[in-house]
Amino acid sequence: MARRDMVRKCPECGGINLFWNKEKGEIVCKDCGLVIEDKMVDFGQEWREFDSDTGQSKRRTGAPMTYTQFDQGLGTEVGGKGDFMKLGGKNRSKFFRLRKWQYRISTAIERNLKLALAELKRVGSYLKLPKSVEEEAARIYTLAVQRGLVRGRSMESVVAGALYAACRRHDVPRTLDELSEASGIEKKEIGRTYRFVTRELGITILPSNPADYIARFASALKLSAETQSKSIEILEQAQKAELTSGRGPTGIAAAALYVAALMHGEKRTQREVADVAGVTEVTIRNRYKELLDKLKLEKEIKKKKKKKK
DNA sequence: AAGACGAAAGTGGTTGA
DNA sequence: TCAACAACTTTCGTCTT
Repeated sequence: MARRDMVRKCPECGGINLFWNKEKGEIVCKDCGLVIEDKMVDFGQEWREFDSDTGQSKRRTGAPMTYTQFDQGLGTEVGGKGDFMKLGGKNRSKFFRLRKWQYRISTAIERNLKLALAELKRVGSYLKLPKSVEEEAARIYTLAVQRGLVRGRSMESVVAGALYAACRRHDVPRTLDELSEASGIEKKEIGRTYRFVTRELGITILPSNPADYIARFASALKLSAETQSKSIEILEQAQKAELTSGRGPTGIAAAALYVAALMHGEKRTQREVADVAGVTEVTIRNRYKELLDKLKLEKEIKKKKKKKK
């Protein structure tokens, strides 16, 4: 699979002015603002196939992943070679029993990790996440397993939590709703395990920036590039006016987008915006009102309205 | 008839005693 | 551990286009 196989023209406007944002796994058309999702997602590739004869697929992610080394740092060796010779008969059988246990545990962990990583990849593909995020999530999950944080939680929910955390760290935030839809785990549960895992692992995550959502939402709403940049502008002003702290970033992003759309005569209903952003109309209204109040944007909107552009 | 607006009550999470 | 609290949701009635 090579990059050259990818779309070169924007399917929306036919423009060739495509910009590949590697980090976010997005391709953005500079002409119409459409976000073309990364087409590089591959479905159902087993992790274990790396050492097989399929040389091409091996190169897909570069060198074999370190996270496929399932028991790294895990499983204390029970006795070295020959140690057991020094033991008496009773202890010797105990030794063998322990070793058997260790074996069982490590293969269980290995099996679990294989399953988990497959699940991780499935959800990651579904959400069209870039490789770097999947890797990060795999790292987080592996750490979580090593710390025994999965105990008492379903594997799937921890995977979802790890993915959510990885997305945030890479500034490609997905909403809990999206994770929930992709993984089939309840929103609450994902949030809980996400908080638990990040706290236990000491992973610091900055509050996500509303601007990171704009491209995706705008694309879903088929809004122009101008509207997008306008909404980013609005967001910047909003941050200066301290309207953003403590509020849900998706709500703010949605409101900024809604306002920007109005200003460019690309009106979308509050409901439409609310749906793609995963918030309610009420939240948009509240943010929207705050934006109008504090940023004095009324004039511009009224102007557009009268012009009926 | 649909969308926008706002009030009121409820939910789940955070914080501080 | 509990209560106060802020943000957000749900629901519903009213106004506007």
